[in-house]
Amino acid sequence: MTGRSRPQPGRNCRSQEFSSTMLDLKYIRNNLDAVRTMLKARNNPLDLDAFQALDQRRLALLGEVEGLKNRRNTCSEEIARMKRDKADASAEIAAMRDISRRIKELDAEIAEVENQLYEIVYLIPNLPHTSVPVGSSEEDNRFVREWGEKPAFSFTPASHWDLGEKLNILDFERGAKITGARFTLYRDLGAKLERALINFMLDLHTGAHGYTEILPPFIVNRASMTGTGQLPKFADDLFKLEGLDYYLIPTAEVPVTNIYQNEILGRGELPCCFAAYTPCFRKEAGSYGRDTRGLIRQHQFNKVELVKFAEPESSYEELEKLLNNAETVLQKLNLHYRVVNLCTGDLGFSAAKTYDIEVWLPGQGVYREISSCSNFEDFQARRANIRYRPKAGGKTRFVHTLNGSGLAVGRTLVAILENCQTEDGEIIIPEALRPYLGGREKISA
RNA sequence: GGAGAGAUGGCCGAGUCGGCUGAAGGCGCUCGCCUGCUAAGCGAGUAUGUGGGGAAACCUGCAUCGAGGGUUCGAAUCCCUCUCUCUCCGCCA
Repeated sequence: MTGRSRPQPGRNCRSQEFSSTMLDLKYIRNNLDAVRTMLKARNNPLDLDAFQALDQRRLALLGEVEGLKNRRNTCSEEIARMKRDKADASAEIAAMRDISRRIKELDAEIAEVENQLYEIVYLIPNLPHTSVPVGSSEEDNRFVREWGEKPAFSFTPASHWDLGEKLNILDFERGAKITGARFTLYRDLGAKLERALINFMLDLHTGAHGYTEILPPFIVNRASMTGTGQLPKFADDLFKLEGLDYYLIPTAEVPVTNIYQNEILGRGELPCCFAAYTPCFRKEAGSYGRDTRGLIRQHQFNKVELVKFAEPESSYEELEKLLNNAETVLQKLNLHYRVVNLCTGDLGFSAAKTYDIEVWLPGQGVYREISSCSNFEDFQARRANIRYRPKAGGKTRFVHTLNGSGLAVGRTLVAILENCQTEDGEIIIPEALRPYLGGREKISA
């Protein structure tokens, strides 16, 4: 085995033909107005006039150069034949010299035009699904359902940061000393509770829910970041390794979705479902002053992520299942939550549709996102070039990719502290978690 | 970190002095035939992307033999750079 069977990472999708990138080029060309309307619904100021000009220029150049290449190919054959027959081909060779030079010029020009075109097309977000409500901000997100109810307290519930510090299981000051703001030290039962949650979630998803467990690299290259849509647009939110084109992952979505980058899956392999625990690293640029206290917004946090590759026909059913799988975690922990369907203005760049699960946090009196479950349709699959063959010998198609948190572990810990607190500042551990904590029933100071 | 070897289609594996090689051969797979079932056998087909023609079957231009660049009328084949894989040595969790 010489190791040549795996596709090469390292190169990203922009080298080959244009096809395998973001929205289909032909689609944009033929539906310019629809794309413009979509951009508007997403509050995206991108201007497509430049796209149009570059696209037309590219097609014209391509037509010219392909004609010349055709001539070159046929003439080369002719020259080969003449040489074999010992005829003099110097006149033909001289003529071809000019054509070759011209081809080289045109190719360079096309490369330049395509680069400019890429810069635009890579910034066009995905088209929202028809079931996505149109709206400008999170105010317009549509309520889908809720589960359980807000716990009643006979006292004013404390925030998780107060509880965590009093119980000596979360140490924000020392976290900041060791690294800086938005880093937290977990200790003793805080650390154990976090680890219990990770194991509980992984066991649930890889058991009853049928996902395959993955432990991926926590550092990825540029091609992977581009494949899932973090690059080029969101470079500011990523931690980049100095001197390398490597990045710390902001979510397991990146390494796990790229498992099949540049591959063609066989029939019968879909849907395939992965569950992965990873830490996640985010710069949180642009959120200065927001959620500065507590565990809600950290530069490093743990997450169990669910990722699916599905056939286009069933991807929305798979989204519902994935959402249910994530909800099950909260139900088993007996935590009240609601589900919302994100509106066009709140939808992420790569997503066609997203459900957020928001857990109730009594310490702060708000619902906070604890999971985000999205169908990307073929947006990521185009960028990462992930296809499948519906039937043997048939044409390939792009798969649909989906993912969702199942769940954000730190925020789950927050929810447990705030929802399961007693008047004495103790935490009653949810029953589902007790086997993971040696049967322990509560955390007390 | 030092020394060497390699990268070709779903897989294995040819590719000689650069030119009828988009790629032999085998395996696998698909369809058809055949055998009472199974095994074996026979025939045909079987890379990807993109453009054009056609209702379709299909025909056809261009590109792709790890990636990028160079030489040449012409490159899987020659040259350079990079990436990855493997082997040996050193170091290390």
